Amino acid sequence: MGCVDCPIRKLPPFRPFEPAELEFVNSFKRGELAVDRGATVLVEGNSSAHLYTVLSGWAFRYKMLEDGRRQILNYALPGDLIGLQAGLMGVMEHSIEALTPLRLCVFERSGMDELYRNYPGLAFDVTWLASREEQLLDENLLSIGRRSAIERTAYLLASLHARSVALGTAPKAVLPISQQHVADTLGFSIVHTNKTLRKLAIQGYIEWAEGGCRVVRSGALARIAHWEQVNTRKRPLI
Amino acid sequence: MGCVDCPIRKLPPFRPFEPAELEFVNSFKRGELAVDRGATVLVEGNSSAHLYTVLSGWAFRYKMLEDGRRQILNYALPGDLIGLQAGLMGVMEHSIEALTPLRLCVFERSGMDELYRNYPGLAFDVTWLASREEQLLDENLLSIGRRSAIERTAYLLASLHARSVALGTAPKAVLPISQQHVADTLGFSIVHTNKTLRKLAIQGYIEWAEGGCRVVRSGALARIAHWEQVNTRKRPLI
DNA sequence: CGAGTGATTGAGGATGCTCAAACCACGTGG
DNA sequence: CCACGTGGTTTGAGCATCCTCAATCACTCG
Repeated sequence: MGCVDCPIRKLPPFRPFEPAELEFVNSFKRGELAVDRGATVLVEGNSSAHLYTVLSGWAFRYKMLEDGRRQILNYALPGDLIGLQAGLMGVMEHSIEALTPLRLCVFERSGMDELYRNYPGLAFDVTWLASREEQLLDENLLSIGRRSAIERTAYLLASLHARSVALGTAPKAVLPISQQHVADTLGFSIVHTNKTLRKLAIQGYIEWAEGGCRVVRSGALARIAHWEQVNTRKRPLI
Repeated sequence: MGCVDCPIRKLPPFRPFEPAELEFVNSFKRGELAVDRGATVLVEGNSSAHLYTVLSGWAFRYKMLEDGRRQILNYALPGDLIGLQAGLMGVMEHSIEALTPLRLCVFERSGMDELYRNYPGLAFDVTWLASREEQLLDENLLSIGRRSAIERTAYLLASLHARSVALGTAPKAVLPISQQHVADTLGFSIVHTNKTLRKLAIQGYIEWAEGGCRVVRSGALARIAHWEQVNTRKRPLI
């Protein structure tokens, strides 16, 4: 399928592209890739000849300590660019795993040169996306460093819910994460994560549903976390 | 002073620039700015017409919760670019404060357009720097989320020491941070931070010296943290 | 000298961890 | 059909880590 009629390009969070830009992005595209739930897309330490944009499904970026402790760094949803680090620096310093069945749009790393040479607008967009990722990481860091267990959990669920809804997903759709993922994102043990989630569920903020979390009162969660949504302006989609 | 004879450009971590690039960066430069220790360079929520490169001194980026809890996100050392978020998105989502007297190189935000249009190599470098910042944040997140108090503290001190030494600073130079900064970086209370630092000091890994921390055995600290230095390749300096 | 900043220490309590055991839904093979 | 294994959730108990409160100390500055 061509980029011109890529379905996610029409979703609300993305800004429209110039025909010339679209045409180049299309030529830059090498194909599509389907990844199974639970499969690893990119591995820390490896170098990759490709970058990807998520077309559908969820994934997560993580790092591990040698003894197996795992920290989830962030989640990738449709429209998010992954593998940029490998694209720029050659080596990945984190791994990426599919949380659901994934469809990825594959780009050749070598195309970046031409992109920067001939499409300054797109080059700017790549930087913009990197900067947005940094912003999300800043928020996560604030959360893990300084929020209490309840606040931290509320923040994670509210922000994932917001990102999901922004893409046009139904507000009551289930976030495709297990409690183990929540634990590894927030830096808690699985037991304590469960107890915290139960509190939120008992008070009616969330429901733990078929293999995931349904957010029932996202505004209340955001208030618990002292968090307010930011930066809802249109963003580029490479 | 012109960029051509900028002293930090000759330091080991930075890659050499083409004369044409150097000339443009020089024309892009709007002046220098001196900031006092403890002064705020950029404030969350504000928009700024400028980007900065640190010429000398240390600063830190942080976010705060409304009730005053503070999380330090990262440190900026000579050669680091700050204010890129404001430069790209218009608004800063974090604040920056000077840890020592700072000298900054000031760039006009509006110059970014021309940079991307006419200097694809530099544009690539800006993205590269954003990506490097993301990498540092990933490491911090892993640390705060999954390392124990001793490991976490060891990681912070070893990595700051490594960044400092890479710039040509004497290995026994003092890191210009207070225990409050360490606490706000690692997500600990000041009391527990003190107790952890004392353990490291008693075992001879560090000394707490005139207003800062002297790292005595950086290799041992890195081993405690299960951390290994990465990515020592030359980097760009805008 | 008195005030302010940052480091240090002890005590007691809150938060989050590990260990251990169930439980549930699901799919597999006998 | 049912026994069994698996992955994920749930709960209790006891312990380790980390927090808050409170006080003290060393040092600098006006």
